[in-house]
Amino acid sequence: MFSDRQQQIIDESIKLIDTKGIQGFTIKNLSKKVGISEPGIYRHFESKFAILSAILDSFKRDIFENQALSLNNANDPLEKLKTFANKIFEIFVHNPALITVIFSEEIYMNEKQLSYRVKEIQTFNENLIASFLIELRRDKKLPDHVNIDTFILMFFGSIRLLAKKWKMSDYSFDIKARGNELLSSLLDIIK
Amino acid sequence: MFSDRQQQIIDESIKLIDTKGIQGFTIKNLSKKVGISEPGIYRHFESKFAILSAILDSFKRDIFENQALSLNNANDPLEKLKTFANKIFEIFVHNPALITVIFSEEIYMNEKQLSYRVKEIQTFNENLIASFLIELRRDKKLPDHVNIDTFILMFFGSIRLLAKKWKMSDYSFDIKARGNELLSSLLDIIK
Amino acid sequence: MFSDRQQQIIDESIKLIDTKGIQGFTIKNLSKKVGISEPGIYRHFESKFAILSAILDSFKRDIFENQALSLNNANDPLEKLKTFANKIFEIFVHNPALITVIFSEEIYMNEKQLSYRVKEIQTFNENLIASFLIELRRDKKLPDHVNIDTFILMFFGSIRLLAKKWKMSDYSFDIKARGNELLSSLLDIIK
Amino acid sequence: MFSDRQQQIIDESIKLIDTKGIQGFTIKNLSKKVGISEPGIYRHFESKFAILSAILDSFKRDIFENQALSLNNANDPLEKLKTFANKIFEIFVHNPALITVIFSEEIYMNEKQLSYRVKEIQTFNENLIASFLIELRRDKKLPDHVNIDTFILMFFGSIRLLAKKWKMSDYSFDIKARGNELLSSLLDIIK
DNA sequence: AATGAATGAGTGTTCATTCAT
DNA sequence: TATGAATGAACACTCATTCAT
Repeated sequence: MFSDRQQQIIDESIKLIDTKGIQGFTIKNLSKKVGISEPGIYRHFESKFAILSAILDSFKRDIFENQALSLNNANDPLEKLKTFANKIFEIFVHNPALITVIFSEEIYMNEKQLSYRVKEIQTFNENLIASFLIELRRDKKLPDHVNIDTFILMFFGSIRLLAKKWKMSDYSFDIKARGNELLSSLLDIIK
Repeated sequence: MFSDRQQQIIDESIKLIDTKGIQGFTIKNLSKKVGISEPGIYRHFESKFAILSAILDSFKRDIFENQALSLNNANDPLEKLKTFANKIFEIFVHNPALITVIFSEEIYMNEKQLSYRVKEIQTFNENLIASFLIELRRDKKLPDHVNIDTFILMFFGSIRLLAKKWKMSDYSFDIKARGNELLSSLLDIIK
Repeated sequence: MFSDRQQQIIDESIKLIDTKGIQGFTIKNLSKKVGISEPGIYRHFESKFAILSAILDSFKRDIFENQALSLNNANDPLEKLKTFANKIFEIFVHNPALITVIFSEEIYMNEKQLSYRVKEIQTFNENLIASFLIELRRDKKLPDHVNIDTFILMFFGSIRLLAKKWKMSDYSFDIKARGNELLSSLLDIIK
Repeated sequence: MFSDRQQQIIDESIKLIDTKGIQGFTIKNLSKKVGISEPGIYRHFESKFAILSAILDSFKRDIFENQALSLNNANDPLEKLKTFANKIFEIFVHNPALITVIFSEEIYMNEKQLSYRVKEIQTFNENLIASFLIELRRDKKLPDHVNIDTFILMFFGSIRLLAKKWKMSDYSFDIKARGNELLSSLLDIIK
């Protein structure tokens, strides 16, 4: 899919955005990190936009592949929910820089095509969680007072905030452990 | 505190950041909105940094003043929690552009002094909510299984996400109504 | 119409195009000639395109003003023809660099708006000459075998070529004298 | 003389200059048209300059060969003049892109060696026409009032302008027919 | 004969900021 | 209080060309 150099550019771009923000994501900075000249970048991506685009594509692919797996291997909706959250925490542990890049909608705000794609990924994830809850409701296992949309808000909202706090604390706590505490509190709500 | 011109500059800056992102927050754009020349801006603020700084100060003052009020007028911790959340929704309805500016930590990421201040505001708010919950626990009104930190994560996480979704939907729903639904679900957790 | 600086930029641009061609007409070269920094140019023109545009406007105005005069002061069409040609030679003597800029349609070929304007000026001039000849024909003073369009081709074609040769010879001959010889040969055709 | 690839590169270069101007004549654009990579171009020409040079050589050869023919097959100078003009119109019909490339002295202006060659071709052609007229004069067949240099100016000037107009009109008229009208008007002058 | 990868120099343009008025 | 003019540094990107394969 991507050549080694392209993957390197993607990786360095993510790190750059993570540490210096979009404003620090310049071709000059990027080329320095990659270790080639500025025009050299353009051999591998035709524009800055294309790099941003590739970052999203690559994240999207990760998410989709992951979910395909988790859906196959579990039957209990609650189990699937857990797997989903854990996968996300794992992605973050593995590539913490992604947190900034994925949760900062505003990075992409100047490019409609990109912000549309971010929204698409979000919607996909939300629909996935919704499908688990709908399954539960159908099986009469979801308390009546739980509103699905509200739960989704709490689910993704708290995961996002946890991830941001983890990053802002310089990764000073174990996000998987804290994530599991959070997850069990979230599950309490729907049990 | 701020002259009329200064307040105008702050307001237009917030709107600019909201609509065009940090990348669109340039002195040229700002001066166009304010209706004065570029050097004119520098009569009122000594740098772009100072404007960002003033935005945070002004928000901080709002928050502090608001909370001082809400703390005085209610005794029941749950009541205080509700008042707090409602105040926030009201601020957003009144000045939606603030959502971007306050929740996008990365706007300030390049300036340690500023990102420190954002953190300060967040910590203040979190401590406030924590104090309500501690009060409840002291009075044996908080279920044992509720972890205060986790609740705070869910509280602020879901409020943030709700606000972002409101903005991304072009303010197409009634955030106060949706906010109250969310609030009652949150209160369910601690009752 | 144009500030002193703007006029200076226009003049230096014409000279630059004349001596180095479009490829040498860069903001860097221009700023060097004008004696300010590159961004300084942009205080006075919002883009390179705008400079090219101003050159054409300024030439167009010259032409139109000139013709207004010549039309008023002469009655005989042949006289008007002479006046027209002489005005053109005078413009060239006064600002030889204009020759390249006006006769090199290809300078503007990348910008439809500009090439349209060049065409407009050409058509205006051709129509003017045509009107003189039509007047002659109406008065039965134009030989039957003279085709107006063909004459216009010979008129402007030879003037253009004379101007180019003058420039290519480094202005080594008296263009007004050679121009008058040419003019009388051209007049022979229609007498 | 030129390999197939070289001729292909020359042809595509001419087309490129014709449609996009010198500014569009880049190795990247050229390699795209030719269908090989950018470094591939350098297998066949050692530089961009060499390509421009080859274009002129190739045109020069055409002209010289053509004239050798026309000189041999006719004896009457007027006939030779007609043949010459017709050959030119034929070349244009056959390869209209040449018009831009041959008549835009400024393409070569940055390279003395090239602009010298353009001048050489022009001088050759002018001398040829001059020789026809001198022959006529010798035979007392040229009216006294006709100045040879002036006629040459009108001859090449109007042909050039006709060709440019043809191109600018998107080849919307029959240049051979219009050319013959022009030619007969030109011949009228010297008869 | 061809190319993928690379680059130094340069392109037009924007940035936050300064200075003289 | 305001601005027109200016700039050094940076921006994304393109240029003709080279080199290893």
